[in-house]
Amino acid sequence: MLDIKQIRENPAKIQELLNRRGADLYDLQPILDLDQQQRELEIQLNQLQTRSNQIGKLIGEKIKSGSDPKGSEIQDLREEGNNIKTQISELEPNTKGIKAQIEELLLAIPNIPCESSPIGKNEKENVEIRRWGDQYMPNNPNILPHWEIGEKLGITDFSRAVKVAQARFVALIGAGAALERALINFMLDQQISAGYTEVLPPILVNSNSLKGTGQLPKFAEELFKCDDDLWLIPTAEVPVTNLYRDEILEAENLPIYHCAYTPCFRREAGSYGKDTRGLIRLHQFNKVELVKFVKPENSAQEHENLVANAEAILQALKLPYRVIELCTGDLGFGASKCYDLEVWLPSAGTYREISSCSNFKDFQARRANIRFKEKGVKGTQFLHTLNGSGLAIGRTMAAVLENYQLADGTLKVPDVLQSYLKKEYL
RNA sequence: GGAGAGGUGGCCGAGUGGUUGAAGGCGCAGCACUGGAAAUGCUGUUUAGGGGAAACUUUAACGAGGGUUCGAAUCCCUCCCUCUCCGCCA
Repeated sequence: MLDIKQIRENPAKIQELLNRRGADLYDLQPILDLDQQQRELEIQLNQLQTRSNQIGKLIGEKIKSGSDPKGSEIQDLREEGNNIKTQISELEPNTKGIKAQIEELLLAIPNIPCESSPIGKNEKENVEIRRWGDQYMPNNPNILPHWEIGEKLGITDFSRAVKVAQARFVALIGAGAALERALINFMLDQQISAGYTEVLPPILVNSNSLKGTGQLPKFAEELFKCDDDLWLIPTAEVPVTNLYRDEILEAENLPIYHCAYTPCFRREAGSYGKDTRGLIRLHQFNKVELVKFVKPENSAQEHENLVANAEAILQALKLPYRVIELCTGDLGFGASKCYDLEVWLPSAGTYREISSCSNFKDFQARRANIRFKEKGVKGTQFLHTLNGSGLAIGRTMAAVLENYQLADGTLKVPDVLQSYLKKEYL
C-alpha cells in the first residue's frame, strides 16, 4: 500500500513513478479528492466530539457535586448532547464510507517502481544483468525434455497424478521423490548456513495475511480457497511475512532472515495452453523461499545479497543461469525492484525463470502493519520486506533432469546432492 | 462435536456506567545519590489520525464490529481468538 501522506504531499512525483508501469493505468486523483473531503469532515466531526466529551464530563461533575439529575441544568446539557449525537450520526457514515473508499482504492494500487528500475513496457524490455555457467551447458545434442526423461526413468508420473487430481499435477516416484527431497534439504541447509532461520509455516492462511502481502483483494482468482476464510498459499512469502503482522519490532533485532520450505498452490488462471507439459507450471509445487525484514536504509544492499544467496544454489548445482532485472512494466504488483534468475533448459534452448527476488520496500509492511522502533527515536517506522525463491524446487528438478542427462539416457546426480541421495547416477 | 472459562498497556494485574489512556507491580529510560556499582529516591515510559512553523492541542483505540446512554473497559447483540474438561483423531 502506498502512503497516503506521500500521495498528498507529492502527487505529481508518485503519479509519474506509477505511470512507469504503463501510462494511465492508475489514477491518483480520485484518492486525492476523497482524502480532501475526508479531512474536512474529520475536522467537523472532531469538534462535535470534543463538545460531546465536555458535556459528558460536565454532567458527571455536576451530579457528583450535588446537582439534581432531573433539574433543568442537567436536562439542558443532556439535550445538547442529544443534538450533537444527531449531528454526529449524520456525518459519521460519510467519513466511514469515504475512508473505506480510500482504503479500497489504495489497496488496488501497485507499489511505485524504484527509481533504479529500468523503464520499459513489458518483459521484452527487461535487462540482462549477468550470465553464469556457460561452461556447464551440456553439449549433448540429443537431450530429452525433462518430462520425457522423467517418465523414462520412472521417476515422474503425470498421468496418474492427473487421475488422482487434475491436469497440472505430478506424482514423483522413487528416485524422483528422493531427488525432490534432496533438493529441498540441500537448499535449506545452504540457506541456513548463509544466515537464514528456518520456518515451517502454516500453508493455509487467512485473508488478512493475503491482504498483507498483496495477493488480496486483487488476485483472488489466482488462489485456491478453502472454507473458513482459509486459502492455500501461493508462496511461503505469505505466511512468513505475516509472521510479524501488526507487530512493532526492536531495531536491534533487525535484520531478520527466514528461509522456509513449503508446497505452493496456484490456479495458473490465464495460462491455459502455456507450459502444459512437464514440471514448469503446476498447480502444486515445492519451493524454498527467502524472506528478509530490514531497516529501510539497508534494503538495497540486502536485495543484492538476497539475489546472491539464490544464485549460490544454482552455482553449487552447476546449472547455467542468467540474472534479469525486470523493467517497470513487468514488475509484480508489490515489487519496487525485482531480479529474476533464469535457469538454462537445454531441451527448449531457453532460460526459464527459477527465482524471483523482489524488494517490496515498505509496501507490504504498510499493508501488514509491520513496524520497528529505534531506541531514542520518537515513534515507529515501517520496515522493508524482501523475498525471493531460493529456489523453486520443481523447476530446479526440471533443470537437473535436462542439464545432467548423459548420452546413454541415464542421469548424473549433481555433486552437491550425492551425499543427500547416496547415489552418483540415476 | 458437547460443557465451561476467558480476551485490559512491553509483561503481570486491578477495574462493573461518570472527569480512566486506564490503579498497583515488573520491566525500560533519564536524573539524584556513589570513587564506581548495587540498593534507594524522583521523573518519565502506548499507538494512530487531524490542526499547528513549533510549543502544543484535539480525536480514536481495553479482541473485532454493532447497539443502549449526555457519558461504556464496565450493560446488550453478533463475530473472532485463546484456555480447561469430555468425545473423536494423525
